[in-house]
Amino acid sequence: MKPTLTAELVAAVAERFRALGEPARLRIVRELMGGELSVGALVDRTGLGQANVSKHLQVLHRFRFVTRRKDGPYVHYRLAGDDVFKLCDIMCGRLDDSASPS
Amino acid sequence: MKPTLTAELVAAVAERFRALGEPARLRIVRELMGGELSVGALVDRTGLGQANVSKHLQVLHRFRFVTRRKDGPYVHYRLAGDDVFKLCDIMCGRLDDSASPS
DNA sequence: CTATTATATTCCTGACGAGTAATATGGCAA
DNA sequence: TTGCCATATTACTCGTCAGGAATATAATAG
Repeated sequence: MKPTLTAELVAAVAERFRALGEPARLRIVRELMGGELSVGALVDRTGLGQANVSKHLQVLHRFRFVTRRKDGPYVHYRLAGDDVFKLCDIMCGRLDDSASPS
Repeated sequence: MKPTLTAELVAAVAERFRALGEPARLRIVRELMGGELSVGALVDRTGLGQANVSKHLQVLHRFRFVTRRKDGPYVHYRLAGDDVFKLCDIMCGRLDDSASPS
């Protein structure tokens, strides 16, 4: 039941939680829930800076939360699966339990 | 479908992901998966400092990932529900997909 | 009461990471 | 080729947070 989860694996899991632990990245993820979008479209919709969006997308892509599709000079990103939906659903559900933690 | 998720709610969700985004806190959570433990027991099992463990437990408790039970001078913590299990299961499952992201 | 143990809190330092501006890279048009 | 547009990367500043030492609080024993 405790398959000797090494420190490296724990760190890897923590890294992935932190990847979803930034409001800017969650806003990007949220926009992508409506379907694939280019970097520029994400910049427009989120109001974040272009360099900022690009870097956040690299983080999300490194951990396979999003996939890339190149289309000429454009790069379209989309959610890589439904894991993000499941994770966000659980977290959002937790907001009900005592909405304002002391 | 997009119930105007405010910036505050996005920030609240991000905060909760970050609460699970620290290796030390994940190690504590992992120990608690075997059942309720006191602070001192967690200090022994994790090798973390006492102040450190106590502070991490406050974070986990603030977001209701763990509950407290006082027993004389001892304080026993336990996982507050199965959300943590579900979240960690999903995240651990993601480790398989390309174990070493560039 | 004092002493001891368990836990919590405060203060401080160091490191990581978000944000921005500037620059680099890549693709396409003329 | 040159020029322009979309995206990526670099360099930098600044805020936040983990960690540890010291201290504070709480509960129990004597």
